[in-house]
Amino acid sequence: MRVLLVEDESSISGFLKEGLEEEGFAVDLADNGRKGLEMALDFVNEYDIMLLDWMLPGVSGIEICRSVRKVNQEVPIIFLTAKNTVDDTVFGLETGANDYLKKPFAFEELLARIRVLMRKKTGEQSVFKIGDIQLDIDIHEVTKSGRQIILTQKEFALLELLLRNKGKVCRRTRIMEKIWDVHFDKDTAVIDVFINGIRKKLDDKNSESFIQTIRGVGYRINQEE
Amino acid sequence: MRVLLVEDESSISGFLKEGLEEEGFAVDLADNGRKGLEMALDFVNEYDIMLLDWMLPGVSGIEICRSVRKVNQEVPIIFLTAKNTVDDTVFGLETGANDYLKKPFAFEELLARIRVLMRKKTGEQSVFKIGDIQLDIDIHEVTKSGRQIILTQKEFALLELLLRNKGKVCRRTRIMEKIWDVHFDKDTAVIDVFINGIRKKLDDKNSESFIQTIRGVGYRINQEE
DNA sequence: TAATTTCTTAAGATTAGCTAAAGGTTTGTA
DNA sequence: TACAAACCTTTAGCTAATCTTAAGAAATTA
Repeated sequence: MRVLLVEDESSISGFLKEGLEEEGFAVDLADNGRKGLEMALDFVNEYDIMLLDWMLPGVSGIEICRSVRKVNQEVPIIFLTAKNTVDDTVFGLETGANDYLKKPFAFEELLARIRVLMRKKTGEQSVFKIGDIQLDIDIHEVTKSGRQIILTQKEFALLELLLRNKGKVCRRTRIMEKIWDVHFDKDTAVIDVFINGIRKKLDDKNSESFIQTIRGVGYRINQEE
Repeated sequence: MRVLLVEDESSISGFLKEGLEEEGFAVDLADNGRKGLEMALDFVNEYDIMLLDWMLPGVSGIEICRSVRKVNQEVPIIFLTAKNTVDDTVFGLETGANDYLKKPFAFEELLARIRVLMRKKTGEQSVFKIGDIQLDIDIHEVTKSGRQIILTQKEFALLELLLRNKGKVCRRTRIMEKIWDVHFDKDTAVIDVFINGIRKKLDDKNSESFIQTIRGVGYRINQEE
C-alpha cells in the first residue's frame, strides 16, 4: 500500500511517516505543495491513498486535490486541516476529497479513516472470528455462538487488536501505544484489568482462556487448526 | 440504475460520481453542455435519471432539459444550480424538470431526492417498520399504532437513517456525516438532542426505548425476532 | 522459597449521554 | 416589512456507564 503524504511541517510529517510505515504502508513524503502536486500527478495511479495538508506554502492542498480529480476520481484523498480554516458546510462538495481530519488528531483516528476508505475500495470484509466468537467492526458487535455480547469501547478495541494479530503476540508496550496512546513505560495494570474483563465476558467456564498470556511479553490469540 | 451527470466543475462531478457509484448507480459523466446534450439525446431511454448543472459553458442545462422533454417526458431530471442564479417561482413552470437543488447542497439531500423520483417512477413502496412504529418515506409520514406522529425534518432524517440500518450500529461520526454533512469530529450534542426528541415522541412510557444507545459508538434499532 | 508478574476486585475519577432551557435561524403570514 | 411560529443548535447541570488506580491474592519462574 503506497501513500503520498504532502505536509510541510516536518514534525507532523515525520510522526505520520513513521507511524504509517510501522503499519506497513510505503510512504512518499513531499514537504511542499509544488513537489506534492508533481508527485501526485506523475504517479497518480501508483498511490492507494493521498494525505494532503490543507494549508501549504505555494501550491495548496486543495489545488492538488482538484488537479488529481481531473485525471483520477478513484484514489481516496484525506485532508489534514488546521483548526477553523475550513467552512464545514461547503467542504464536501467543493473539494472532491473523501474525508478530512482536523489537527490535532489522534493517529489512530487517521488510521481508522484510511482503513474505511481502503475497505470501500477493496471490498474487504471486516469480520474477525475465533472459535465461536465473532467480532464485526462495521456494525460494532461481538457475538458468542450467535448471541450478542456487549463490550465497552476499550474492551472492543483491545479485542480487535488481538484478533487483527491472531497468531502473533501483542506486546504490552504495543497495546499501550495502540489502545491507550501511551508511548512510554508506564507502571499500570489497565491492560490486565481489561483482559480480565474480556475473558469474563467471553471465555467458556472451566476451560483455558482463548486469550493466552505470554508472561513478560503480552497476550496472544492462537490461530485455529 | 443509470445516471447521466452533466457538470463542468470536476471537483463537484468527481465527488458526485463517486458518491453515486458507492450507492450503486452507474454514472455517465459529461463535463460540458454540448457533450451532455449529445449523450442525453442519444441514450435518452437508457437513463433512469438526469442530473444537470444549470450554468454550463456553451449549451446550458436548461437547453438540454428542453431538448430531452421533446422526446421523453418520463425521465426524472434534477437541476443543480448555483446560489441565487435562479428565480424559484419561475423555475418549475419553465423547464419541465422534476426537481432542483441549490449548491452547496448535502450529498444526502441529492440522494433523497433521487430516491423520491425513482420511487415515483417504479411505484415501489418505501415503508420501514419497527414494532408499532411505521415510517413512510414517500408521503413523509410517521405513525405509531396507526396514529400520525409529526416529526421535524431532522428527526425524520435521523429516524430514517436508523431504520435503514436496522440491526446495525449507526456511529456518531456517520450520523454527523449523513444528516449534518459534517466530516470531522465536532464537539456537539445535536445528535443527543434529536435522539431525545424522537424518543419522546415515539417511545412507550415505562419501557425501554426502541433506540438503543451504544455508548462511545452511536445508536441502534434492534432487529425484531 | 523468594522474587516477579499477572489476576482479580473494588473504589474513586472521569467521561459520555440525557435532558431542559435558551438563543438563533428560517419560514410562513398578515 | 414585521411579526409569530416552528425548527435547529448550543449550553450546562445531572446521572450513569466506563475507565483507571490501587492493593492484596494467585500464579509462575529462578
